[in-house]
Amino acid sequence: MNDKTYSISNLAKEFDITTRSIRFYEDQGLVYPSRRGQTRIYSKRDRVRLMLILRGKRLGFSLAEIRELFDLYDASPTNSEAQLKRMLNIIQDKNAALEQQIKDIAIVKLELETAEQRCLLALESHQTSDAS
Amino acid sequence: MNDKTYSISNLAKEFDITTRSIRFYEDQGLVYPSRRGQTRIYSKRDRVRLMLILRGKRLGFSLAEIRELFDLYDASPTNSEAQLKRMLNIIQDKNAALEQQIKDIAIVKLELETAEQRCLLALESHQTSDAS
DNA sequence: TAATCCATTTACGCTCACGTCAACCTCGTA
DNA sequence: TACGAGGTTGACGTGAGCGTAAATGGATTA
Repeated sequence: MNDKTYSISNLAKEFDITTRSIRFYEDQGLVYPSRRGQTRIYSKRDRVRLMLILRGKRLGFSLAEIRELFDLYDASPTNSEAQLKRMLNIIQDKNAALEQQIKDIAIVKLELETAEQRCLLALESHQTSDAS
Repeated sequence: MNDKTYSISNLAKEFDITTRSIRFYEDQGLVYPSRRGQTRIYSKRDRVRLMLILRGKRLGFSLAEIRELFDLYDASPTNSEAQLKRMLNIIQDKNAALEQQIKDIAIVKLELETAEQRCLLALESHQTSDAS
């Protein structure tokens, strides 16, 4: 029941990206679909990966960073103490970056709001006074 | 009292970027410092612009998008109705993108937390059982 | 006066994240 | 059998965002 699969163009359409992008993500080690012949077969897991990639990108992560997080997640049960500590560092760095982003977003949203108000005011005066 | 100025290397140090970047931002129309001879003189306003640029970049905005927002902000009092509506569209788009980012951040933070927990657990078992 | 420091322009180089052919294969259908 | 719709692998192109000389120009300092 968990054996649902997807073609590359299926996923491309669903996520509104190109097949080129999906193959590129594979080049970068972000997904590894199985094959039937030479045709790529994507599993549910691969689909989830794609969602995660796109989410990471929306947050400004590079593909390399996303890959780092994936590798981290994949290998976590079988790691040395040094590796685990490195992981924790990465995780905490990302977390700090996200905290910073939250602050940044709050500030920019405020700025956008005041800009929006100014726009709306300007539009009002355009409508009341017909002197263009 | 508002006439405090900065050299390009001042600002580069303060924001931990290179002078090359600052000049590049000028090429892209994001700052326009005055000159003494051919030497660039940055005002407080320019400094604020740099802060905004860096904040925008942290949020994943391209320099072109940041410039769009600046232009929008600069020209807003003196605009045609069509321009004002275009502005509102841009503003609302950015706002929507920020809302999406907030959601994304929440999700990713959750994922990071569970990953962190797994790391910490793995580290604990490393310490209690010395069998490496 | 020479050296040093900070600035400038010009310009080519590089990485990232794909876009865009080109040439090919493979399967189902007309 | 021909062909069109999908898939594949190269390989080169592209735009953004700088890095990195190289050559030059004042200012201060020894």
